[in-house]
Amino acid sequence: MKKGGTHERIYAIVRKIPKGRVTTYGTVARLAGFAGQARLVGYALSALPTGTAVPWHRVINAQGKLSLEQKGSSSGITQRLRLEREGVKVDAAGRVALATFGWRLAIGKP
DNA sequence: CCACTGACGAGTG
DNA sequence: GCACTCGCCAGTG
Repeated sequence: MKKGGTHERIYAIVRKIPKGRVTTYGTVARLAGFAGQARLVGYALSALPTGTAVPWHRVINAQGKLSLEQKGSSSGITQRLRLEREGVKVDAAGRVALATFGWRLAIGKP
């Protein structure tokens, strides 16, 4: 046990995100011990290989939008699909209501 | 070693 | 709401 994998630390937090909920890069960074380094989370997820057991699709930006979709990445479609499949409603502009689905930010109120 | 790029966030105008 | 700037870390050539 050693290995101070910056990325591994982030993956550990992302894996804790419950299904049907989303969180922001900044929150993940904070919980991982990298407060203020939201970018690291993005970089770590970008290095994530395909077929990983990490629910990266549950991580969005502080604006409540899907960064991938905003960028126009083809992977953005996958993220949106997976979220909606878990019960997360995604706006036409690729925006999610953090007030409802935000993990650790607000208790979902159906 | 230097320069550039990249899944962000907060502040400013 | 949008455009621009700065800070921070990792990978590549």
